[in-house]
Amino acid sequence: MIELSHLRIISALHENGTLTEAANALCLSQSALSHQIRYLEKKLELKLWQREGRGLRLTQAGNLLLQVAQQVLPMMDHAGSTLKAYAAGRQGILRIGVECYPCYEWLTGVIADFLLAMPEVDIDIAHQFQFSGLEGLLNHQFDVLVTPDIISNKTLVYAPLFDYELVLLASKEHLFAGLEMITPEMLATEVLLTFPVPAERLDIFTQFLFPASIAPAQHKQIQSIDIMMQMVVYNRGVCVLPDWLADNYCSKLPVSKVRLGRKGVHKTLFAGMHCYDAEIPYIKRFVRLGQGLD
Amino acid sequence: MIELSHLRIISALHENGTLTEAANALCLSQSALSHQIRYLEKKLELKLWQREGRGLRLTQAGNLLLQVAQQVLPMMDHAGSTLKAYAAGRQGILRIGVECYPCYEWLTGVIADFLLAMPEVDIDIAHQFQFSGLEGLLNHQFDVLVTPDIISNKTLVYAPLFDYELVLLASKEHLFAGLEMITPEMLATEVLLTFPVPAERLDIFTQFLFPASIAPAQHKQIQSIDIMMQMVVYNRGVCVLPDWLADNYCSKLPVSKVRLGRKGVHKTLFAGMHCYDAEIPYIKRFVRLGQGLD
DNA sequence: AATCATACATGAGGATAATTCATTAATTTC
DNA sequence: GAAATTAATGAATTATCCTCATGTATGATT
Repeated sequence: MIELSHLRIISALHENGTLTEAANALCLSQSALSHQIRYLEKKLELKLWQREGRGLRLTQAGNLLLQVAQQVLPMMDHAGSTLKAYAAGRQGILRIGVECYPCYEWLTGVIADFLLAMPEVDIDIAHQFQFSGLEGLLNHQFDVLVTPDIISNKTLVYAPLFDYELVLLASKEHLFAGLEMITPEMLATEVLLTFPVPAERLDIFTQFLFPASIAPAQHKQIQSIDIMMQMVVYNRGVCVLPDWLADNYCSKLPVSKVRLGRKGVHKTLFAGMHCYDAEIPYIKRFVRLGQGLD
Repeated sequence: MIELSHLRIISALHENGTLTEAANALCLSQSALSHQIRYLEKKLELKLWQREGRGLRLTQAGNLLLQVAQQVLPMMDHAGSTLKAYAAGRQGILRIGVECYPCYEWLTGVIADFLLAMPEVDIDIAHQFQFSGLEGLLNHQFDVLVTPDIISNKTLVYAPLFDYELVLLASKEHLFAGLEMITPEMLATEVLLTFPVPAERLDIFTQFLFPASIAPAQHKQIQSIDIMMQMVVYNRGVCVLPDWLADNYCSKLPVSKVRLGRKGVHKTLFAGMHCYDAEIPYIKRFVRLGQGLD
């Protein structure tokens, strides 16, 4: 019944004083406005304006409509410009899910770059999921899943972010310290510290120990990486971390890193996303930043 | 750009789940909605929703628009129903201007009836004007002017409300008490109490004393009618009031009323209004109530 | 797998509504 | 009283929206 065009006319008429000027402001003919207000008054069975000499004056009802116009039109304008910003990919919320500690640790570095590069896009990180990270992605709990595991799905695409190597960290006191590499067998007598995640989701098991059918002497699950590192320092066990994270600790604490097997265990971190999201500017940008480009 | 129809579609889609049902709810074909959406997405260069199997899911941008819809649509609905009430003459504000004390006193009685008769119309009374009451009416500071003076103007109409007689009030001790009438000459030795208004606007002068070229011995202006009455009671002067108001005091205080001249001074109270307002239901009703009808 | 049902997308054509143009009417200004 | 300004009106045009018929994709059923 009442349309935005009517509100625009009322508002323009109020600001410009005369129908003719209001018509100019709206890039329409005076006739068009005259027809429109006539139509509206007829529909509402209500005088909105009173002819006053050769001008128009709002009635009570017209004033009420003017007030509505002054509330609604700015809201619509604001929405319009916000959506324009969306279209340009400048504004939005990039919701990222991370599944593993290394992913999270790595993310914190990339996010800073991203926030700098895209000042109008906010970031939200989810690291605890109702179900799995994959399901979170499929349910649109977040837009991008950072994960080392590709589970193929025709609606999803994965972009490789970067490669890293998993290495063992042991105390400098430990007899592993200084070795070129260790074999799975050498872990059979060790205490292995990991995050509290099932062994099937830990690469040290799936990529290294399980293939050799070997289990560590003991498997202790630790929540915090800092406590885990303290335990490594005091020789209460060994742990496995991405090389770049291990390097970080090696320079600060008396711990050494050792390659897992002759060739080492190599991983790749991927950004998983819905295929229709892959072309959204800020998501593309995030992936490129994650790949070390830009 | 973004029209109410788009907001209605987004809102209906959110409430009904599928395009087809939303189309039913809006009494449109599914095709119409599909076209509208397509048009909007093309204009905004932005996906508002994503096909998900055989359903639709709102994107971030779509969600933003949904929020706007949920704010704006209720406002429009409310405005629409308020205007409908206006059209039925049920709702509004009747702004009344009064120029003289008797008018104001009389109004208070009528207003109670009006508020009872028209529960959805509010009343606002203005009794102090920037300029004259007439100008206030012409400037639309109020809708109806209650006045005893008709000043003709082609844009205004006047409806007679009721007739009254101006009478003199004097203390029961006063020698006027009990007289049939007084002549202008008899006031030449009296103290006349009036409201603080120029003599030209007081009927006792214009209708009674000026024609006889007589002035009272003294003219004292008093703000409050209660104090004025006290002064009359203690014989410090006489005053002139409408008969119905005088009767009111005669029954409570030791004062008497006396006719002014042989035939008395008769007045009529009028409701002045813009001619195009005269047909507004609640204004008509006010006039009829003022005339003692209904 | 093949079939059926459901839901959205699309193109063409027709109905509807909005806009303009040309003109008239009313009012103010000089 | 003439000129200028402003709104109203009617007819013709234009743009827009809607429906119908049909196509395409997906999911359920057998």
